[in-house]
Amino acid sequence: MKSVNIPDIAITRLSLYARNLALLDQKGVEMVSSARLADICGVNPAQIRKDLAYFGEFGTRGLGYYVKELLYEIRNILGLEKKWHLALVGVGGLGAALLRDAEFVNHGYIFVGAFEKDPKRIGMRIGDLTVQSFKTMTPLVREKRVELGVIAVSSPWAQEAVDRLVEAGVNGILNFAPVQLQCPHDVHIENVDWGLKLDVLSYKLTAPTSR
Amino acid sequence: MKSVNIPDIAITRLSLYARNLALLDQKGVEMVSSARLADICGVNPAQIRKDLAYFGEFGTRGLGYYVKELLYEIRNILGLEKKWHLALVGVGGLGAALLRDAEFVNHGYIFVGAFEKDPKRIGMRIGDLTVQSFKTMTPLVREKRVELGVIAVSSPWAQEAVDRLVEAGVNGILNFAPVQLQCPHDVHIENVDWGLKLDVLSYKLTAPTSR
DNA sequence: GTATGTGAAACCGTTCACAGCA
DNA sequence: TGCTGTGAACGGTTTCACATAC
Repeated sequence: MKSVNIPDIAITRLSLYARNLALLDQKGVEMVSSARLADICGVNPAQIRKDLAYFGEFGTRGLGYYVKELLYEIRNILGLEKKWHLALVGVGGLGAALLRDAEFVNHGYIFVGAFEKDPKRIGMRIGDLTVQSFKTMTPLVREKRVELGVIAVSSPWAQEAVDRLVEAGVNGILNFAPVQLQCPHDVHIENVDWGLKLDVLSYKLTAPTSR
Repeated sequence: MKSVNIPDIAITRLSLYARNLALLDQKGVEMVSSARLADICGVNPAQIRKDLAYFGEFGTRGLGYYVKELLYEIRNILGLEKKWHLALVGVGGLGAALLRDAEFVNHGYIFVGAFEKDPKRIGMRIGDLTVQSFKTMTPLVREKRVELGVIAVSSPWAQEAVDRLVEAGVNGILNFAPVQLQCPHDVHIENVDWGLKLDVLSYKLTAPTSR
């Protein structure tokens, strides 16, 4: 159960397992084996068991895992048994789409603030939020107890957005801008970068051995 | 120069190098060493040299790489020296945002069609495209020579979108729906899944050893 | 002198295979 | 018997270190 060096990719898979366990639970499935869950998630059964072993023993030999129980345990490991307060920086097309995306709320992530530089957008209402000036962000982020920042500004503004968020005490950032951002060691940035993925597709449809 | 088993992650890094080489080129930089480029990209210098070695020798010992030349070579390797025709499936908030995202066009990806099931959205004009019925997709995808599909529908519809795209001859898909999709072996799917990334952030801000 | 290209070593994550337990 | 939990083997990527070339 004790652990050093749990790879990020294992955490990503735990999130995947949780997602699929929730689906099984919705279907009324009570138990699942690593083999079946692995099949659903597209991974190796031993992989699932190894990933879980980082954190404890959650199964019953000869039987498998109780869906509800394992789901709860994984959600707990991931820190999903709390509501996370998010601030959005950049309310353009993508930002607005993220604000409206219902799947965030369901999973315990709540936008409590949305900030913009463009005066034309300030004051807009999206969902139950009013877009506010980027200049006023710092105190509001503290006041609203924002823990995670979501950056949906264009590349040239992304670093400034990070700096301000960090300044305001945020130390987790989801970045949609296609740039390498700098931050202190205790701040975590996850990049969502579909430009890179498109290029991978381009390569695969181009390369001699397409497979 | 010949090669088996080039890892996906190496391809992703090539895309990253290309992006940063383009920035250097814009700044008028003519030459760059693997050390400097590595610093910019946040990777190890040997990593860059190894990645490039899969495809050839592009540098000059004692000097480094000519920025323009290396950029061209990488773009060529990735298949970016052509225009790719994209079809969007699902013109909700996210889909519309993607259509409007200028960065796609700049890099040689062009949306030539946008498709929807929701009658309320059919007929809308976004940019220079008119949203068309999902039912009419197959012939139009063929006619417009679509090579890549972008899926921005909600999860329950994503598999159907894949099936229709594949049926119409598309074999590269960028998927934004948070589900595992099935497809033939010769079709490539890249997933963009920020739900998983948010959970990684949640974990990192929750786990005992936050670092 | 300087920086690339590359075999070799180190590292890390995945998979196997089986002991342990219900 | 069946499936988990896990040490050990495996495979692949990353990094090192140096010969090579400018």
